[in-house]
Amino acid sequence: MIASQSRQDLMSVIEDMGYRITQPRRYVVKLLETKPDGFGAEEINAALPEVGRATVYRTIRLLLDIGVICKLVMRDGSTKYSLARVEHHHHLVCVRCGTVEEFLDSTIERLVRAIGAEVSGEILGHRIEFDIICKTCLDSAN
Amino acid sequence: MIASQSRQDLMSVIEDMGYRITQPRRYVVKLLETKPDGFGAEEINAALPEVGRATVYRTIRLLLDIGVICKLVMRDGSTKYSLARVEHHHHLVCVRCGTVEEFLDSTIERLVRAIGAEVSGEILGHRIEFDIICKTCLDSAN
DNA sequence: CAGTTGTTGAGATGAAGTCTCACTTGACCG
DNA sequence: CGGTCAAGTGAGACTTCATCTCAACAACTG
Repeated sequence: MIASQSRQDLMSVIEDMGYRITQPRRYVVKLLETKPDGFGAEEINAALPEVGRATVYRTIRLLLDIGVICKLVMRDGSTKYSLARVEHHHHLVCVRCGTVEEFLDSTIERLVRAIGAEVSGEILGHRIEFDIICKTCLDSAN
Repeated sequence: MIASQSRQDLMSVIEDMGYRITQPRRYVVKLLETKPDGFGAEEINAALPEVGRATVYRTIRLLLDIGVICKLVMRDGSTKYSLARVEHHHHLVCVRCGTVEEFLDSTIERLVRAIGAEVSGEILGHRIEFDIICKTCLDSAN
């Protein structure tokens, strides 16, 4: 259940997948589109008192299933989501401000594939995350 | 707060770091030493009714601080810990049986360092995890 | 052996997320 | 259009995992 594209209006992706266009979904999606740096579920919740908690979580799961956002479990166990621009990618997580950037490197991917040989067992997937201090935080620290 | 070595009796590491040797800590550590493939906090809890929940979590945090175990947040957000044999390493997580293996690859490390140049911002650390089906599970599937 | 202080356990509390179920609403149909 | 009905929603109970509180306890020190 993966939508082919992402940089299209999210609501129409939902529609195209055969789901209903509802008011709560509109609210959630509209808010998410203003969050290029990732967002947490409770944050969305708090910002949208007119939408029920369950619905926020359901909508997030829907978008996950469709593949237009991706789930990110932080080092501390908390969960964030971010709009998925690129299908397969990794993340740069700023430990100071929490911003999440996507990151793509073909060298890594090639290497990761090569490692399959070293590993006993079958590789299904991989996750790579970098903990960084982003440029903005570095600059503002001075 | 990182202990220099790990393949030494865990209790003595605790002692060396200046913490008290208590009965509950002994129980927890003794059990952990029988779990080379990772363990969850609640699992330890359930196995040790004679030790309070808070103490189990505290002891785990203590061992984390000391650096003799490492914390692993799974893709689904659940948390596991595993005895740290090697200081810096990554993980092979079997999606079927949950076993966690350590994994070390100098090529990755070199590459990861090289990537620092591509990234705007300061890299503090990285995590790499492979989701696999381990050999045991593969074999037993037939 | 007694004092000090680090540790502990029971249980309350908190954070994040899921579930239930009666009610509402969007989409399609005639 | 307005009716129908499955998809979707919301309030709030519930679960899970983890931390906090605080009085009681026990490990090391002198």
